[in-house]
Amino acid sequence: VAAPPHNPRTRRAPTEAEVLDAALALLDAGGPEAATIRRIAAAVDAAPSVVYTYFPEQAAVHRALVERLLAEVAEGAAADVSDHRAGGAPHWPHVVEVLALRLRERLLAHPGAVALVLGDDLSGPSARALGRRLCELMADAGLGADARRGSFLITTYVLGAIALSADAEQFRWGLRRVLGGIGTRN
Amino acid sequence: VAAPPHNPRTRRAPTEAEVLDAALALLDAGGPEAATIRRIAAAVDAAPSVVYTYFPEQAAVHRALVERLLAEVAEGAAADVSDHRAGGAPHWPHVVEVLALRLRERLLAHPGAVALVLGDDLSGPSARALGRRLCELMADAGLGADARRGSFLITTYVLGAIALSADAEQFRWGLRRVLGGIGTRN
DNA sequence: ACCTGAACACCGTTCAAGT
DNA sequence: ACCTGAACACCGTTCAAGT
Repeated sequence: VAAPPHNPRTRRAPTEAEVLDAALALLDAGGPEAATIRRIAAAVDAAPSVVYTYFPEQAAVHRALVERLLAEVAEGAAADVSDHRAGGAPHWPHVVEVLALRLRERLLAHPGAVALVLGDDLSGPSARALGRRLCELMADAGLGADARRGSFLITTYVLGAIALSADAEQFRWGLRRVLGGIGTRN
Repeated sequence: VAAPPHNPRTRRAPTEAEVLDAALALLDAGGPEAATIRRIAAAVDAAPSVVYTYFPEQAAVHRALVERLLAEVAEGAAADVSDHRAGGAPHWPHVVEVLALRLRERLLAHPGAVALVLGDDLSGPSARALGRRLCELMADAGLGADARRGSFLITTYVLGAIALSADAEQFRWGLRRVLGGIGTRN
C-alpha cells in the first residue's frame, strides 16, 4: 500500500522534526559517526540534499540535537525553581542537585550525544535558560557577584563528570563537594 | 639538493615521531578535522598508508597525541609532588593548583587537541601517572578512602573547565572552591 | 620481504538539469 | 519555482602489484 518510492510527486518531503528524529535514532544506534547526513536522508527515504532544506551544514544538525535534549531539562528546571521559590523552599543545594541529576540522566539516555553537547558552545536557547536558572538559584543563595561564577562551576562539573563517565555514586559525591565549596565563605 | 621525491629508493621512510610531529602541526594549524591521515602522510611526503606502519587506525594516532601532551605534565607533576613531600611542604591545595594550572596551560597551547583529550579514556601511561600523583596528594591530605574520589573530582573539574573554555580567573576561582569542598569534612 | 599507491566504500556539500 | 540526484572534492582503510 506504500506509495512508489521513486516518484517525487507521491513522496512527501520530510519534516524538520522527522529529520531530527532520524538523526537521534542513528545517534543512539551507532554513535556520533553513524549520524551521517547521507544516512539521515536515507532514513527518511530522501536524497542527501533534503537535510539542507532545514540545516545549512552538519554542525547545525548537531546544534539542533543538543537544543532538543536540553529543552526538556530546561523546562523541568523552570518548574523546579519556581516550586522552590514559592513553596516550603528546600535548601538551594538540593534544587541544584535535582537539576544536575536530571541533566545527567537525560544525557546518559543518549550516550552518542555526549560528544555533541561537549562540543557545543551552549549558546542555544535551552542552554541559556538553564544557565539563567542556575544563576537565579545562586543569587538567592546570597552569592551576590559570585552567582555567575558559581553557576558556571556547576555546569563545568556536571559536563566534566559526564565526559569522564562518572558513575552515579561518584557523581553525587563530587557534586556535593562542589556545592559545599561554593557555599563556604572563601 | 633534495632527493627526487618519487624514487622510493632515495626516499627515507618517516619516523613515528615525525608522523606525530606532522599530526600535531596540522592539529594546531587547522583543528581536529585538519589532522587527517592523508594530510599527515602528505606532510611527511609519503603515501597515506605509511601512517599504518605505526598506527593501526586513526584513533591510535589520537591516543598517541594525547599521550604525548600529557607526558610533559606528568613529568612535571612527579617533580612537584616529590618536592612537596621532601621539602618545606606547602599545603596540598597549592600543589594541586600548580598541577591543574600546568595541565590547563599545556592543553591551551594546543586547542585543537582539547577534543581529543576529552574523547580519550585517559587510560594511557601518562594519564594514569597523573591520576596516581593526585591520589597520593589526596591520601597525604588525610582523605583516606575518599582520596580516589577526590582525585577524580579534580580531574573532572579541570577537563570540564577546559571543555567550556573557562578563562584563567574563572578557572582559579572554581578550582579553589573545588579544593575547599574536598577539604571540608562533609 | 617490503612498501607503495591505486582502489574501495564511504563522507559533506553543491548545483545543473529536469519537473 | 522547486526539488532532485549526479557530481565534486574529499575521507579512512586495504591489498594487489611491483621492487
